[in-house]
Amino acid sequence: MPATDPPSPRLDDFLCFAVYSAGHAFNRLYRPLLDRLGLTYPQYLAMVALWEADGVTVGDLGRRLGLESSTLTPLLKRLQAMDLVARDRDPDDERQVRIRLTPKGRALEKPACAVPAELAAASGIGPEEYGKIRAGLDALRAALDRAGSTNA
Amino acid sequence: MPATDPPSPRLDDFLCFAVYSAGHAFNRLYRPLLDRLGLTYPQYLAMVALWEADGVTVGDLGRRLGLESSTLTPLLKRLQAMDLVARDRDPDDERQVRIRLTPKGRALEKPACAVPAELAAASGIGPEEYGKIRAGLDALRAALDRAGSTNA
DNA sequence: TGCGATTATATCGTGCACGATTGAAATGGT
DNA sequence: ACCATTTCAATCGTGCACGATATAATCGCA
Repeated sequence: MPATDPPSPRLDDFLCFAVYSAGHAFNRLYRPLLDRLGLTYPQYLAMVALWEADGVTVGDLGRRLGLESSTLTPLLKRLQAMDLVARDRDPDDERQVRIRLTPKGRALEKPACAVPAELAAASGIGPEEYGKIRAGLDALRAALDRAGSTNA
Repeated sequence: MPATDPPSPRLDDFLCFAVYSAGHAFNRLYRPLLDRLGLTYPQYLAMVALWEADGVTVGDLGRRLGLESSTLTPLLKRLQAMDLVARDRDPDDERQVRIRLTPKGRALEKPACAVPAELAAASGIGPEEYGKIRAGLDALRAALDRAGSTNA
């Protein structure tokens, strides 16, 4: 094989495939735990972000979660339909929609708190290993985002 | 706050959120590179799996990629419509459908080979760091899968 | 040989995820 | 004061991703 031809990539060598698979595994594991709260996985992540910072705009929440408004708006409408959040135009700038937790949405925080610990216990990953993987992924994600904006 | 109440989880502490975000970042970065091949990201991963092992069954490919047949069948039909694969029932066991690469599908491997290296170069992640993150994710995914089958 | 159990794939319905596009609001320059 | 540009969220169309279910094929036992 000519030296200029790279060897065919193996799926197992792909960092992106490892991320892809781990993402699906998390989803599958979270699902039954979140079913009890009546939330899907992306809805749960959105709620966690809102428990941290109530009253943010759709744009702020999008940046926080790394999601486009085309994904967020339908998701937030479903949360609104479940009476977990309220969506209102900001009177100061009507282009912006602010997302506020309802009493029901706030009340969900307490039972939701147990979910990550429950999952961590089930997975058997120690906190040290957990922190190392997360730090590596955060660095990876930052590098990928930089690469994306350089090429843009 | 009572000692029995865990503190509210912060999104940044979530390993699952780091995986979720990194997955989206990979998708965004791959997309323009894969557009040139006419493939989506999941289609690309399926093709990589098939370049490694042609003629596998849908079930084998599903296990390989960690995907259900409800996801794979429509994806493979799209690849078939693009004349990249052929789908045929196995004559020895007609429950099984075998996926074979077409000449056009095989020919796509060479230009596709450059994609991961191109992306690695753009991301600035070194091979040592890359390998460490991937090994950690593989261990994580295995742990999550074990947790899933224990609870099932 | 027949039938119940199991296996493999496919379909259906629903929830994301994003690029392209649209509509409305705000901003800044002339 | 007006208008072009920019900003923000929403809509549209398409491609996944999965649980539930259906259909067809195979297997093993009586």
